[in-house]
Amino acid sequence: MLRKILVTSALPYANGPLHLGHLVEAIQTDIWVRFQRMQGHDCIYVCAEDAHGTPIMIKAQAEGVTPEALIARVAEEHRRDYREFLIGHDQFHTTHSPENQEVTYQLYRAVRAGGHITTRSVRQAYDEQAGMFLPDRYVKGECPRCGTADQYGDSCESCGATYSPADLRNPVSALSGTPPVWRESEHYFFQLGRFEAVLKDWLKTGARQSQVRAKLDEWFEAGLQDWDISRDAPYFGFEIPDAPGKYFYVWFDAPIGYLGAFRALCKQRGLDFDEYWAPGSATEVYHFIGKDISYFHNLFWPAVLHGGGMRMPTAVFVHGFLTINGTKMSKTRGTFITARRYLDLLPPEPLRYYFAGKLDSGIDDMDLSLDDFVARVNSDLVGKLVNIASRCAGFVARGGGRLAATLPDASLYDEFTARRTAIAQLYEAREYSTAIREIMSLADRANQYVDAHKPWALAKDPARSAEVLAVCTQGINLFRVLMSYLAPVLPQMACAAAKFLGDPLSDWNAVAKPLLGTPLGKYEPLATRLDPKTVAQLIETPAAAAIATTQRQAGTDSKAAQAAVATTAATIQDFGKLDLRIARVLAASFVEGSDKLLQLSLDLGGETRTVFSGIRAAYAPDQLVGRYVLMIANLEPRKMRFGVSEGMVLCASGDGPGIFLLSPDAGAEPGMRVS
RNA sequence: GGAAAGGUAGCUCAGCCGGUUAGAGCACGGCACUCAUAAUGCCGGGGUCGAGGGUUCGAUUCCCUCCCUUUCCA
Repeated sequence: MLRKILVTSALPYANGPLHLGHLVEAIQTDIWVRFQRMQGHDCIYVCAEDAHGTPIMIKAQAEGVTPEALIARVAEEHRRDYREFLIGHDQFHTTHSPENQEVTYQLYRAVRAGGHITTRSVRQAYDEQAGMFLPDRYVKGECPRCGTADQYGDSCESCGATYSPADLRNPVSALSGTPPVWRESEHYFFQLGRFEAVLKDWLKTGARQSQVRAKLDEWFEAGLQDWDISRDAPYFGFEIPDAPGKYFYVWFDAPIGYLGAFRALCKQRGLDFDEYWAPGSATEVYHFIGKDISYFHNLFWPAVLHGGGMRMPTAVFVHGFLTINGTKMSKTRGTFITARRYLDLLPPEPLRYYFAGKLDSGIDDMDLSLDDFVARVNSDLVGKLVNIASRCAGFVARGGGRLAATLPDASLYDEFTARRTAIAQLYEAREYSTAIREIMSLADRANQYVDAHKPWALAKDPARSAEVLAVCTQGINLFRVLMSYLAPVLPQMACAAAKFLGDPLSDWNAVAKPLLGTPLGKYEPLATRLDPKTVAQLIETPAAAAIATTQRQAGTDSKAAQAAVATTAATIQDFGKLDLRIARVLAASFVEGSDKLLQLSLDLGGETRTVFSGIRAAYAPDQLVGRYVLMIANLEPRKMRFGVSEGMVLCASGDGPGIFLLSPDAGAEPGMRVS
């Protein structure tokens, strides 16, 4: 039965580049879409740029460009990154489009006519200098609970307290630095609570992820609150109809961007919008999202659709986050790997394969371990999979370049093709990791087959050339089945293999019939090994790079590496990786529970850092306050029992006792670079 | 602060409802082979299944406490 399916992945926000976290989702979605198409289903994949909101407006101002120019530029970068990762969107649109405005107004008017909108006055921080209301994240101050400085207006990073900007002590606007004033303004609210029953029914439909369901139950229990969907001018977005000076909150028209993008596609292709979105539609609609936006997609979004007279999604597929080498992505650690950085160094398919090998239908986080990445890709893709074709192709070429007319081991071939139903179910259920395991164990079987029949030995006897061809025909056919199974993950390699095989590999069930008697194209390497050195370059902090260089020079033993630092010549580039700065000690104190450390608060010229330094034996805290010191400003932050140390203060020491702080000559100011 | 998921061989991970000697891939050691991008095949070493309690004839698997990691909180 032919299915009509519409699939989306979450809209990337137009204020920054794509990173590998975005790609987890895009790759998960793209594999699913390509798989559905191989099944012969009509599967459309749309996405769009999430282009509205205060952050975009501010960023554009800061860059001295219009928001339109900013989002156009970023969208182009995003488009290019997706394309190079072989993400096959049918449409990549933008929420700042006439189509999206049209659908947004349509839904809003319907929701309002249904009585689901209410208004209420809201007291909010207002920046008089900037002339605008401030979102929570744009108000900073001291945490009302623990007093930590420089916290956002919604929660404290230090103690985890959540509160509103009005609760902050000594609040200031992040835009102008002036204290905000509090003003009342009328806001529009979507009454989510009116949809509780509808949503609960909707969530019972289809197979939902248990963890997601548990979270939703929690939210239901807490009670569904009205959702503030309006923002005051100035705002970059759509003005609310009949409400001058009021704009739709970016999160209102962002999911509607799925519809806007699809409507634009309908215009291009002459598709029927209502066939997909009218209530009771028989088509399937799926959203792939990260778990951070589950609330929006499982509550607000279906409620808006329902209230707006449209159908709700068939299901929302939630995935976890990406960590790098076991920890979360971090700019200071250099593990914030952008799509562009990856693409500048490596081809896309190894990462697609690696992610596929770890993705399942759960919402657990996934780790990209760089060592594992190299090992996995080189072993599976090159050593096992491609090797099958590579080791057979030569014999076929020498035997006339044409596959034999029959398979010597039809039952082995049937075993391979018989797995296609089970593997298809795994793809369908988004259990890619299990699918990949299955496929790779078949690849092992294929290599075992070739090994057992030793075509290279047979080839020594010219009289047995038919046997050689037969064995290799078997091998090539097993390879073809495997490549077909992997085509959703590795579209480019499948395409190259298709050229070699003279068979399109575009139909999931085509492998039911083996490829016999047909000529083979010239064999060219289908994948190359990853170089660990190149992969290591994905992570690039200046400090990490310097350490990596030292370790490479000194061997793997890190102790040896440390000892070798003094004797190994450093290049000027190595030195340039260290960001040495002048800092002034603002405060110093003993650290309870440590007899070596002092906690220092350092002024870096506009920035304050906390550093733990093992100089207690040599310096008393009050000796240090006001002193100028040298620090490494880009040292990887280190979590200690007492807190996070964000740098290192430089001291001299010798074999004997004594630690001696370094200081600049008079005239140096905090923040100055040392070179 | 509230909550969720995870903690199984050096690494990345499988292990359904509790039950005989806990698995795979990679890495490591040995052997074989040489067609293949030093690829492949065979054999092997290696785990007190985060810690401590409890339930049970029996727990990696259930319950409690603690520790660690990641994440979410409209």
